[in-house]
Amino acid sequence: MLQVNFIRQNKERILKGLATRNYKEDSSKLIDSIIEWDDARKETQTALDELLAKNKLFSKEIGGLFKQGKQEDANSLKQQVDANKVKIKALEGDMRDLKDKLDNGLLQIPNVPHDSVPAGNTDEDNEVYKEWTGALPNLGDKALPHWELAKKYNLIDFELGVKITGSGFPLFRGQGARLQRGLINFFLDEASKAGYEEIVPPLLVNEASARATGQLPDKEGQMYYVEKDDLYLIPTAEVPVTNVYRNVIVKEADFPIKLTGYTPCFRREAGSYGKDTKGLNRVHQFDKVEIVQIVHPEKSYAVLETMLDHVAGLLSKLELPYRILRLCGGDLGFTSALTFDFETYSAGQGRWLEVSSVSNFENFQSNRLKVRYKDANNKTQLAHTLNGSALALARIIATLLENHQTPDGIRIPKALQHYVGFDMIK
RNA sequence: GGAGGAGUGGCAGAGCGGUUGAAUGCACUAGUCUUGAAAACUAGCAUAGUGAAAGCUAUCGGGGGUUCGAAUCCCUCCUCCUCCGCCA
Repeated sequence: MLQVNFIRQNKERILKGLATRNYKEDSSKLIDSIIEWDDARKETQTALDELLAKNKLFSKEIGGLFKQGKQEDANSLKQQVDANKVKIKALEGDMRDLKDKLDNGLLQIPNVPHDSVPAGNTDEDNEVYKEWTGALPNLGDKALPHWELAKKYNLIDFELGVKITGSGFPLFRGQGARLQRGLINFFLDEASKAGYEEIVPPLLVNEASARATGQLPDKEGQMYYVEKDDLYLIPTAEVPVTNVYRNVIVKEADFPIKLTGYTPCFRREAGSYGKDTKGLNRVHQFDKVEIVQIVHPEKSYAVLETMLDHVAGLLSKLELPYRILRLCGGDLGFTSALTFDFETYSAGQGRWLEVSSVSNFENFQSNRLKVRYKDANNKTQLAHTLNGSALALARIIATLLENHQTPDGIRIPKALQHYVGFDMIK
């Protein structure tokens, strides 16, 4: 969330950002309310502090009076303290109300989009940041979508997934399972080579973690929830991996902090239907390798570029045609300031599929996470956080199967061959 | 799941109702000394709110309570350790 002081000083900028995000209702009032609540909070705080200070002093005096045996003086002071306590109780109640209001208000304001973010409503308005310049694979009429290829070569059994769990939980087998495992290792090795520390995090997280990275309350319905233990199944490794640094003050010299992690991801995808959910296009459980960086605020946009390069390198090694989109305001995630999506061309479906999303959250996420560092003046400052998928498995497998299909089977790109242990799916 | 013990600053560890936001040691930072380093000595060294600042306030695992006053007493939850049970 945004800091109140930032909101105070940048009202116009925020309103402009909300317009870019295609927010219909006027948020001007909300911003004014937030500032009013914060003013009231400060005032109440000051009043409260004064009373507390008074009582503290009185209590010390009472202690002294008792020692001197001046019971009566002590007792009259006690009455004053008691009177103050009533006022304190009331002020404390006011404080709680104001903080609740303030927090709820702040949670409704999304991050301010970066200047380069185009205005727009839906994914149709996203800007093509880097077009694919090579030829798209032309496989003719014989090109099969991945769900048919998966069946033909016995790689994925969607029906068995339904039997065991339900729709959206594919079961990989044989060479399909090997491909899955090989890709995970390939992505992790590439991330390690790029200097990311590998993490194997918990797959269930508590409320505090889900809140800190912004999944709560914005995306509550998206997560599977284990009521009995009050835990959430992670929708992305971003949640546990970024939370490693929740409430941590890092040394400036430790920047950049680079973490990577492979995890399954669980998403309820409530309300999804139609062709988007066919095959591996949209599933409830998929595997993903995530890269996360925590960096100095001045460096975050340069770091974003290096993360784009990293993802682009992976796709090149997998010999997949891709393009990069700059998300428009309407498609931009709540917590993000700037997001680039990678799409690979899906030759069997004749469409582009999103396989990665790389974002700079600036200090929006770190404000909730409380990831900070000390600057040159020894002042505590919020760090910037970024993350990206490198990469999401299910859709990569989909495009890999579709693009590399040949009459003799499915060709495994060279970079991947020693990871999966074969060069052809037959 | 049952029984017992414990949670204090970056770490170790005192304090167990009253100038204690917290002794002491280690670590860390700066200075003195030194050709340089080490050692020694001196000083600094939690987070947050508020304020121009001095300061004031909150925080000794979380929450609640007793009291004029709580790190210290009570309740509750969480976590860790030991033993028993169960179990990859």
